[in-house]
Amino acid sequence: MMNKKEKIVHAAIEVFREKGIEKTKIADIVKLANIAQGTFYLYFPSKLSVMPAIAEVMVEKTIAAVRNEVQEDASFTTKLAQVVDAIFKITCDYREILALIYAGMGSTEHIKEWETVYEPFYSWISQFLHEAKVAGNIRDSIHVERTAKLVIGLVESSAEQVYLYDAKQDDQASIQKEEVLSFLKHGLGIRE
Amino acid sequence: MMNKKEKIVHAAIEVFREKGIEKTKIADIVKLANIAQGTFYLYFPSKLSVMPAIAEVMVEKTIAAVRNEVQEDASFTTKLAQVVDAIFKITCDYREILALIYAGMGSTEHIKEWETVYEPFYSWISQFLHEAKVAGNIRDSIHVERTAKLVIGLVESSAEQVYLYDAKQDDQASIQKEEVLSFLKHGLGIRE
Amino acid sequence: MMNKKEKIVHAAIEVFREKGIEKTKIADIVKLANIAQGTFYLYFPSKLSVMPAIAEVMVEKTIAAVRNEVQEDASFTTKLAQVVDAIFKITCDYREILALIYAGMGSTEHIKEWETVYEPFYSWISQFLHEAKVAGNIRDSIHVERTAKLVIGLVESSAEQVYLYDAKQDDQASIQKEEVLSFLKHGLGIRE
Amino acid sequence: MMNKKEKIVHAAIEVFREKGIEKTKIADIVKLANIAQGTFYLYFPSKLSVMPAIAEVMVEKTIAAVRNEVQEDASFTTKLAQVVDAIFKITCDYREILALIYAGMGSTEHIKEWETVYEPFYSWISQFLHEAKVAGNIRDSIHVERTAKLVIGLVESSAEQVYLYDAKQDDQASIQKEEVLSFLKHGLGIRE
DNA sequence: AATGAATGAGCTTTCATTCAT
DNA sequence: CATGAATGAAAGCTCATTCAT
Repeated sequence: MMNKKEKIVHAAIEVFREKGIEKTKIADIVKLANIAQGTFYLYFPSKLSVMPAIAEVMVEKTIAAVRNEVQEDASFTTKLAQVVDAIFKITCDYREILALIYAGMGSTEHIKEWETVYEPFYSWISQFLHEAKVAGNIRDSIHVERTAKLVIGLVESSAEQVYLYDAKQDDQASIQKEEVLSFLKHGLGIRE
Repeated sequence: MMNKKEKIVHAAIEVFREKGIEKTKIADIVKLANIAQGTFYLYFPSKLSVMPAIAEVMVEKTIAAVRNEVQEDASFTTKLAQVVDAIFKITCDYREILALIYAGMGSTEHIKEWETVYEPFYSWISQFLHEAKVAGNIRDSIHVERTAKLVIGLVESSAEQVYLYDAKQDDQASIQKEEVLSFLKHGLGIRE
Repeated sequence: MMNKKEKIVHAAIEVFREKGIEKTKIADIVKLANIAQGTFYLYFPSKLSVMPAIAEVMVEKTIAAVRNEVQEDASFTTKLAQVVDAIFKITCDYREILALIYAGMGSTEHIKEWETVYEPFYSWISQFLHEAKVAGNIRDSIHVERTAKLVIGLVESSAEQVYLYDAKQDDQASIQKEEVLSFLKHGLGIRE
Repeated sequence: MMNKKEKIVHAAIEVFREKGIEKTKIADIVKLANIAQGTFYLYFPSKLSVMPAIAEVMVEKTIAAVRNEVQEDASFTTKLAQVVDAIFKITCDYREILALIYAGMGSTEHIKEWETVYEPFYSWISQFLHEAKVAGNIRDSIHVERTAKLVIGLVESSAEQVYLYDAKQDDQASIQKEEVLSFLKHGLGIRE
């Protein structure tokens, strides 16, 4: 059994996905969460204030997806491809919500919070690069923390371009993945 | 003297910057534009439909900035650095509006239009890479159109991270620029 | 034809009388005024902000009632009785609304305004006393302005006691009127 | 240590003074009283039903103030002045609450209760007048019960005008007291 | 083409009241 | 007796949109 706050967050994710943020009413969220209208306001002061909580869940989902996709015993190149796959998959599934989160939220009172929320994902990729660097799989000049952000930015923006803008998604996705992967390999200076 | 349509677009930019998209009312825009409430609807059917016009202005500004920064007779490496500089500069100056444009994308049905609007910038970078490829300055395996989007995505997301999220902007910016430039050079396989 | 603002004020008076302020909804007022809900907010920011406008109307009604009741050529004693009659009558007809106005309004941001609004009635009674003083009908030690307020306070509070609190109104009213009139005569030091 | 009911009444007085009746929520009262939301309903059925209890407290204070001020062995004229002083003092100290009580009357169905609550004060003044009448200090035509109400209404309305409405309170108060006292003496037909 | 007062559907928000603990 | 999280009906208020001028 979920507590009310979790119920609200998960319901909000669902409704935002289906109707978009603009068209989502508080009434839609509470209906799906199966709670009373007033209960929403016990936990959140407004529709948009649910966003940081959603972002937290999304980051958890993303890390879980990456962890789930990456095989521990694979080569770095393969792992890299798996990371890209995972990010593309998450972006495809949750494109609308991610778009909002990446975009920095029109109403930017929460921006500082986002970085905090994102931190675990940055850390994971940093660690991933760090191990590769130690193992000599990528060039020595890499600064792992900064590059982690670059890699995430690169792959996510690429995935967004495919899933948000391009009409002909299906075949485009794999071509785009190849391109970003190739770019990544060169960018990271893979020597395997 | 501006015509009414331009007045609306510029007023919308101002108000969106100050209040965010969600909290901006048509009334705010027309008030700042100094026109009547009804006049708005002679030019735009809705609040969000102003966004493409705003994006157009921003893309023009971006291309102008890049063109202005890049020296025709410089080496490719230098030019690349200049492109990065230009994009960072534009992002710094118009961070809120750019965030708005990205945010506006998520919540509208105008997504298709964005690509059209962005096309000139993609083209410029494509052409820039094409020339470099022909001149043998970057690796042959580069697909210029797709890579153009990757490059823009990479640099823009990097700039956003600095200017939208990071607190300690000033020194961070140049360090981040170095890192992204280095990553770019490797990614593009520069041989100069 | 009334303008919208006047329509609102008169509708508000009616609804307040029938349902009381607490139970009156903006919806009730606009319904009776035959205007749209939103139109209300073009003229007043809240339900209670209509009050000063209502008070103005009430003061006008009161002065009109007094003017209408008092016969120019009557003796001062008779006129005084007519003034008392008029105030009792108005209080009886509009007891609920007057109660609010006299009480000083629970939400006391408007108190200063009330005095301004009441001024014309104070003036009328002052002038009435002034003429009586000049004519030698009342004692010389009377300070007309201050006594005007006393007279109004005395008669109104007396009328309120009858119509707001006492159950057995009908016969009480005339007895109370006699008593207040007698008290007034002595208080003013009538010599006729 | 107060019992819960007393806690509620005193908290209600405080909150009503600060926010006004209209804007006061049960939640505000229970918060200040430091009791649970539900506990309120064990003692009072509604927000306004606390008013009689508040009025009771005020009447007690008023009678106490009058008793404390009036010297048993003074002349009637002096005593009358002392009564006026006491009422002015109480009105000055508790002007908001008194305003609230009067305002609360208009908007409730508790009006009947008010009279009951006020009864002790009316009685005290009646008795005061009765003794004066027997002693031959005031005119014989006085009906003590009815006149008691007139006197209270006159003095209270006069005090309210000074303390609720008039800006320049300090000096006004004593002038107004003189005027009301003079009016009272004549009205009561003092012969001393 | 331009206006801006008027509209009213529909949203957000409140808050008195309940009831399982 | 006491609690306070949960309720949901009901009200407030907004604001995109219209249309007579």
